[in-house]
Amino acid sequence: MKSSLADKPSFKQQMLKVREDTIVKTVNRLLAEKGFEAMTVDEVAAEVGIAKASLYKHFASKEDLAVAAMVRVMRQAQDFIASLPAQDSASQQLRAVVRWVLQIKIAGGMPSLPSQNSSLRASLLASQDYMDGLLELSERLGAWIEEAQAQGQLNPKLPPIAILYTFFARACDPVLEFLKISGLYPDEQIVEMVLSTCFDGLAVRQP
Amino acid sequence: MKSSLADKPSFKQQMLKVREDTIVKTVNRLLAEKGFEAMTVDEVAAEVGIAKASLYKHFASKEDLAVAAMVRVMRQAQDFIASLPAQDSASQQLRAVVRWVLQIKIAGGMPSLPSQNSSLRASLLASQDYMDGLLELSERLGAWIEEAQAQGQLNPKLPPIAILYTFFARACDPVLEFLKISGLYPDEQIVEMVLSTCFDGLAVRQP
DNA sequence: GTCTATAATCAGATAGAC
DNA sequence: GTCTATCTGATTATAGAC
Repeated sequence: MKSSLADKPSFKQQMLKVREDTIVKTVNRLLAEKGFEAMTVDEVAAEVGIAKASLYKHFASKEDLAVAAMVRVMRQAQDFIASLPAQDSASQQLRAVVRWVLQIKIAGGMPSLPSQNSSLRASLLASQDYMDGLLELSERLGAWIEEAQAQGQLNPKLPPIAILYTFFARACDPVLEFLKISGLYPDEQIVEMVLSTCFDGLAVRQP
Repeated sequence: MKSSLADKPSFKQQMLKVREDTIVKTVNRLLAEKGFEAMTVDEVAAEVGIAKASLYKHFASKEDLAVAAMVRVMRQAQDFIASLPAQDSASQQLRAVVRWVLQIKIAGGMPSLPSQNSSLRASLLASQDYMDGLLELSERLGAWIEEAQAQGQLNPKLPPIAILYTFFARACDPVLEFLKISGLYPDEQIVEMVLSTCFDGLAVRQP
């Protein structure tokens, strides 16, 4: 039920929103920790502190829970992008966004979904919010990529879409957790190393 | 039962080996297509053409099936490395190995395992064959990495282990399948693009 | 909307005959 | 070793009272 335009959200609606935020945050954390398949709905309900049946009053399926978590992360990404200083170059903006993704991931805040699960894929594709967010993000980054190529900052021989996908793939880069498990380097250093290999590659660069 | 050293494998043993090869190849394909969680033991049995109970006479668990597939791929990697021309530079060898991994993956021959599943992780760590293969592979590549750094081919500021993990991560790089799904480029070109971003990065290089 | 209790299903693993 | 038939446990989802 939508409130009429003149109303501000009622107390009940605010409580509802807070509860759903709690649920989605919990789902986000569990997805980051164990992935979609290993996360159970019982577990989510237990951690939120409500009965499973109550959970299903808020979200119709396990897939919908995951979709909500993905939409949340995408919103956060858009908020971060909106907070960037507008005077920076396209190349700097892109570097900042990729660094942000790596930081979220190494901090355990990035949901990890199986790229192959078909029911989940269907739910994502069917979600207006998710698809809108993905499209807007792609267009924003895509514009920066082309600008950075035109300015001689990014390799113009690479198709923009390949660069875009390479950025997206940082959200599920296992190198971060491998290095974290090794215990050899602090998180910030791991982020900078992966960021460096992403933009500068593994081969030496002439000074 | 082992045959005595003087014996060559009996006919029965040869049949057994052929059957197990068939099973592992099927598992390998299914793991590449759908991943560990989505692959069912019923499915494996059906595709091999035997009853599920028969499958369990060969492999004690679903995890063991996946381990066998991983060991197989690692053997293939070692065979490929053994076939490389010895006179090439360390840097060239590494590039060849990474290209090989990307080719296997884009051809649908790379098993994809969830990095988080704990029972599977335990099975892998408990497998002598897997751990031996992983160790040997790591040492071989590690030696080349340090050599390539000493020769000024790879960035000496990056820790060798970070470079090693970056190579291993190519085996589950989603960029390949994203670009393949887009239908914009032939497989060989996708492989070369990802190989280029891996070694040369996304940023421009001075000529 | 929240709860307890339960349905329904699916998938890994096994019993036991041959 | 192979089969059919079955067990067992886990998990998604729902019924129905409050």
